[in-house]
Amino acid sequence: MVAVAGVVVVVVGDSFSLSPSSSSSAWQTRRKFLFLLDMLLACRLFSLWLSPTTASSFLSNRNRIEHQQQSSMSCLSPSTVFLSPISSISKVTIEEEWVSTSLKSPKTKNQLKTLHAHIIKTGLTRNDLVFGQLFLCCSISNSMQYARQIFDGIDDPKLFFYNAMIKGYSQNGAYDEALQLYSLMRFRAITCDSFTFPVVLRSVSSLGKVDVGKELHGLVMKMGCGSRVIVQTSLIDMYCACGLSNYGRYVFDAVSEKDVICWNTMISGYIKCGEYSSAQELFDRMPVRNISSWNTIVDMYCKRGKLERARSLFDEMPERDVISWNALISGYVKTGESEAMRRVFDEMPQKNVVSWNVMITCYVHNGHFMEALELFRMMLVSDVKPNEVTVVGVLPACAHLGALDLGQWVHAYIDRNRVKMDVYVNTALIDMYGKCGSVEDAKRVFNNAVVRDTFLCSTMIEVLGTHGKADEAFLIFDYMRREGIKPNDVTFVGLLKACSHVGLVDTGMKYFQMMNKEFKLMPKVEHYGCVVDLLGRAGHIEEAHELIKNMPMDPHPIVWGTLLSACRIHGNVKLAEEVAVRLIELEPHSCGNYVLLSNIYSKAGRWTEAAKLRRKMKEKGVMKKPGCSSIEVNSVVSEFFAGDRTHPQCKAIYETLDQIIARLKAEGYTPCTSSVLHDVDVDEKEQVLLHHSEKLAVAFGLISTDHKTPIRIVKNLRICDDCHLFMKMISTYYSRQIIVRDCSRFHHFTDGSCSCSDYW
DNA sequence: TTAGGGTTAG
Repeated sequence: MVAVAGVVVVVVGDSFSLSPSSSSSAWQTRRKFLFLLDMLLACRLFSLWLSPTTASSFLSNRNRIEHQQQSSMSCLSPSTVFLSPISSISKVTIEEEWVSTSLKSPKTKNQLKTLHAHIIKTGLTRNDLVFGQLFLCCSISNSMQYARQIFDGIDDPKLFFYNAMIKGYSQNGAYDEALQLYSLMRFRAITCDSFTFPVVLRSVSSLGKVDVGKELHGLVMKMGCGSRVIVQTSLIDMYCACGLSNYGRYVFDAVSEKDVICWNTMISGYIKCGEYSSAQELFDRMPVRNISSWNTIVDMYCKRGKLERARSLFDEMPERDVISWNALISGYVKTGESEAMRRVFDEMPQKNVVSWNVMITCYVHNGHFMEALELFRMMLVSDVKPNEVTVVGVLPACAHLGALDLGQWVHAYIDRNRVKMDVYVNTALIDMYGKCGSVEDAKRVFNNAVVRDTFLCSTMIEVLGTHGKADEAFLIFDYMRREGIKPNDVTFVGLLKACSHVGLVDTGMKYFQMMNKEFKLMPKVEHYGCVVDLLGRAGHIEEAHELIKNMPMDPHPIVWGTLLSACRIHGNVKLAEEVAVRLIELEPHSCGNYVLLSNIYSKAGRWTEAAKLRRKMKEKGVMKKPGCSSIEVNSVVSEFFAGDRTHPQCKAIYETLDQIIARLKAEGYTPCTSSVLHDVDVDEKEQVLLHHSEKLAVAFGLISTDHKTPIRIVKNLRICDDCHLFMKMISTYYSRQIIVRDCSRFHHFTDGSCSCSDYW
């Protein structure tokens, strides 16, 4: 209690006054009081949070400084040292140095509290610089809420604090908050200075609020800051970011002493506005260029896919840094020259986190997921630490491969290494968990996310819809409306898919109409595709057909394919033939259409037509896309094709599969050979069917995992009728949960039934 | 003043 009371004295003596004379409202007082209690607790805990390394470096630093001071004052006795006024100044200097050093690196919320408490305890609150550093430390720690709490506790904050807070908001991408605080500052009649304008203008640029920018321009002139090059440069940037390069140029031409940053900003501004020749012209006229000028212009050509020009400028550069190299790699990404890209990556003298990120993201975007993961593994053993952009690159690779173990490992890595959990990371995590079949984990990430935007919510809706949890998807949509999170076209694709998977025709139609009526979103071909699916699956095939005929845009082959699929489900051979003919005309080399029609013929027992179609496929050289199933066991992803015998445990897999088949046949399983396309006899058809890739994967899953672990399989095509039945039976007779992700949706098999209720 | 990131129809 004594220690606590001691702190109260310090605190009351500073700006956190609780005196009755304070003008704060009762609510504010209570809030400050609670805040103080928090602080007091943190003061008491001060000695507890230091990690052994931090503590020892603090102590050695302090000992070193104290030793130096004591040496310089060696003529004095120890007691004189601690009693003399000089010594008290020196003590503050020691604290100041230590606090300043500590505030330079990111901190957790508790560490921030403790540091803040220490600042209060040692009287450093009187030092504006330290307070400014504390705000900026909150900023780099992504804790602007905490900074605001401190800021709101200060009576009559000085301009310096406003500037630091606005800068912090801007650095954290909280541009709205930055502008709101700026408005509050103006409302309180605080006069701006030349430090205020650049940070406020940056927020204006990011939000594209040109009207606010123009007002600020007026104020700049009124305040007499209009001739300061930093402010003028910020104005140029603001105008160009808002698409007004001519205004930017007007300001630029009026700058009497242009520095290289001012030139670079105008060049970047032209590039932002798509005025590439003006950018090149200005670059040619530059009196002095720095490395950024070169990088900007090289990057411009890379982004436009003009690699030859970019490469010649790159070769011409007087010096290069890692940014120059990264720009070149990105250029090769853009043109799709992956070998050249890899060559540049391998030969660059020094790689940083961006170099790795560009490479990983490029592999993922081009569908080379295994290569992306391999590169990530290489990065982990290199001297470059992955960051939030890296994980956003890697997680989709895990998602596509259905590699849950690996995805979970990445999630744990994020937690362990305090990788910034921003809205991009959370979206990628939700998507990964969803695509890997772990909808509960996806929901957990959603619930814990601090920021929820349109992308994050749309991803959650998509995940729930794909897993057949339409009701929960609708709840997320309701949440978006309540919170004012604007849905976009992708949100509605997710909602329509959710309806389609469970056959909620009326609800789906309601969302389809709501798009335009309530949210002014014009339905795209994707939405029409979803509605065709919604109607077609539910058996309203004619309505679906009518919708295609009356669509305001040309129907994409996918839309016809959707109708064909509906014809297969409902055995509508007549319409299927008509649709397939049209489709085969549109996409003569796409195997899926032939396969679907052939399956429809086979199911209807029209073997002659099926054989004729197969001949046509042969003549046209159309190859059936091989079915491929992947399964992850102990973080290793194994891929299987039908009849595949390349797996190291091939013998055991086939033996297990034979045993499963025998057991299931004894329980009444009869292979459904009508879904086999090949022109072979029934026995052979059965052989083909029984060695489908997902059956091999499930056999491998059964022998490699314990009985409590769900077996997760990812299939590149739609699961066939026979495999669907097979999985249901395994889930009963082997008491195993099986989760299959096919190219359209998830199937959770438990106790003999599937989450799709055979509606797929 | 210069480089890298998330959701989508069969």
